[in-house]
Amino acid sequence: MTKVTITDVAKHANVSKSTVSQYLNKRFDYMGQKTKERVELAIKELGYQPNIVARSLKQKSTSTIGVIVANILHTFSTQVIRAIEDYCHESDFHIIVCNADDNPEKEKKYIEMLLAKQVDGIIIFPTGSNKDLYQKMLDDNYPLVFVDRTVSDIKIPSIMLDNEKASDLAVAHFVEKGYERIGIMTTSISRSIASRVERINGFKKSLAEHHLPIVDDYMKSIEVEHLQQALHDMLALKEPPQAILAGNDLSLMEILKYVKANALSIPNDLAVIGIDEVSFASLYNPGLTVISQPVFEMGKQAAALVLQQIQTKAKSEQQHIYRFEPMLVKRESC
Amino acid sequence: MTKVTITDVAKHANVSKSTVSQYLNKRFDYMGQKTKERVELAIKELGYQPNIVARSLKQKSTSTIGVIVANILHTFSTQVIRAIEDYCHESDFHIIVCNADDNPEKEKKYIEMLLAKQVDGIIIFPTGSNKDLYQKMLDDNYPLVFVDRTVSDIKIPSIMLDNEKASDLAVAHFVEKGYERIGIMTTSISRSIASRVERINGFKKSLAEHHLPIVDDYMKSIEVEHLQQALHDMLALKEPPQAILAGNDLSLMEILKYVKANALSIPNDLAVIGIDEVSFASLYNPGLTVISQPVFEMGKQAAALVLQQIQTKAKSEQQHIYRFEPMLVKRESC
DNA sequence: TTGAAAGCGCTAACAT
DNA sequence: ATGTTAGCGCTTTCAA
Repeated sequence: MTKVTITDVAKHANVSKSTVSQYLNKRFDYMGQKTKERVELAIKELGYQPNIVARSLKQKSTSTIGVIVANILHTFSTQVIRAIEDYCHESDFHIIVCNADDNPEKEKKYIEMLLAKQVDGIIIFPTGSNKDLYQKMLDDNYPLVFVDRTVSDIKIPSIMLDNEKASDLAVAHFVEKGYERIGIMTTSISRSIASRVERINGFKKSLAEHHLPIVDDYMKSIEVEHLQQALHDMLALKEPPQAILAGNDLSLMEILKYVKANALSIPNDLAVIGIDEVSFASLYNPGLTVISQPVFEMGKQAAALVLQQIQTKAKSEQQHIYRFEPMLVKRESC
Repeated sequence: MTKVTITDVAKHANVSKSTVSQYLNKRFDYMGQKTKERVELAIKELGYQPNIVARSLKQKSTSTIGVIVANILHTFSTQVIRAIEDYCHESDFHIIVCNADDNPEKEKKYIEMLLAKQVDGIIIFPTGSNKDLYQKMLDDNYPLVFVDRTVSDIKIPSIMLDNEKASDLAVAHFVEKGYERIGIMTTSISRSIASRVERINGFKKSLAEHHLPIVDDYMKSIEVEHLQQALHDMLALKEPPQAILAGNDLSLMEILKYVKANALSIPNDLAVIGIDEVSFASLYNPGLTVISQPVFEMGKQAAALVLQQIQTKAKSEQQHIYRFEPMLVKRESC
């Protein structure tokens, strides 16, 4: 790859570097028609491609933003990434994707790497454990947006689902269908920090509003590996729950696994609602009732917020949590 | 964000820029203990972070590779990306992910953008329609690897599934289970170019080897939108197929959709095998027999190949297609 | 053992 | 309308 530089083009076209630079940046105001053509030709002939790294160094901006997700394997993450990508693409921004694996160390390392790479802004699904760093970036007025989770005491714009509403939609639907003993099951690690708490709180609140008792034995937040056992215990109670809300896609899948292994029938033996739309929800037998998130909207909004911060160099101080409406998608599982 | 530069550190520590640079690059061979400590302290005190853009410009390498996928929403893509990420992370490489949407124009634009950004190498799920560009990069000895597809006449290392074998595994299993009228259904656009052809060829070959007739009416390669209709037509034949191989995850889902809408029973009314492991294969009722790809291995190998090219500046001229073994995962759908 | 100076490829005053 | 020049932040000879 013989790199041809702006100097080569300048020589070839018999003009100065600055003229070529003007051309590249479309500042044609004072450029002679002939010069313009000569430069154009030279670029063609030499197959010249500007070196963005050099430009970035000079301009102190890379037209790149970093995205640190909890885990790219989650459908939610990939859909958000896709939305961010699409939005950025329109403004000729690129994204660098990083997996923090819900690991604060990794998250820290990635943030530092991205800053060193001079990305113009960052979107994070935060672990919540690097408050100092978050705060420092905020103080530095660095373009930053959180997704899916928010971090208490840190006024960084956050894209969130209205998690309480999500739980409420589910509970209300269970109640409408006549269920009274309702449980909730969620994974402790997977994307949740604030979300998980909100979902559980919303769950309790909604139960209370429907004059239903809050039974601790019906509420489990536990690592995926122990979910089968927990489920077993729950359903072995004297008065087992008749319906379960799966706090995220992972728990939903674990529940389905259990149901299958024990040849239970949905919704007769157990009614189920999941939070997060999953690819197979409508294909499954029975169809899975689900609370879906407007993922693309959320990703788009996140991207819009960073780009806006980048372009205006101004934080939106007032509203710092953007809530999105969950939606109940009714199918046969409840 | 008050950027502190190497010059600031140098001043603060009362040494020259070069000394600081030495420190940063861990060339301690000739550095006095005291100097070292002074520099270390200055870096701490100022919270200095090296500017990688400047370093890249000087060193002509960005420690970044570009990944252009057909569509990040496909599970296959995300898993491969994840594997690439993991592998690169170990060598402190970053990845820039781009969606070509199977669109040659977009692919071209992205390749050029990535080159302009001076990424050290590129991994592509190629559309196959930018042969000139591919060839140019190859001629330039630019580190490049293809995944999932290969492009005829272009000797670029390609990571591929042994697609013929995949079809053969499926057919053999159908036969073993006593099915004789076997069909195949695949989407025309989605990630396929060579793969799809290979899968269909393998299908035919395997049929022949099992002394089964090759019935054109049992083989459809069609856009997703028309898949329902095609399936309807196929099953309305006088002698409809008893078993169908889904050429990829999308077609599998379409088949399941059809099955559900028409209240068919798997495998009694129709036996099914899918290519590509899907998240719900084991949860589904009945469990879905599937031919899985070693996705993580494939992603890892892709990453290893580019990094190797980057590090050695040498193409591996001999073998340019790396075949990976598909695996039959037996469940109840066949 | 450390420093001075040149230069990576580009942009942007400022001259002309 | 176009060229000269300085400099972005870093690395790297080469000198001291």
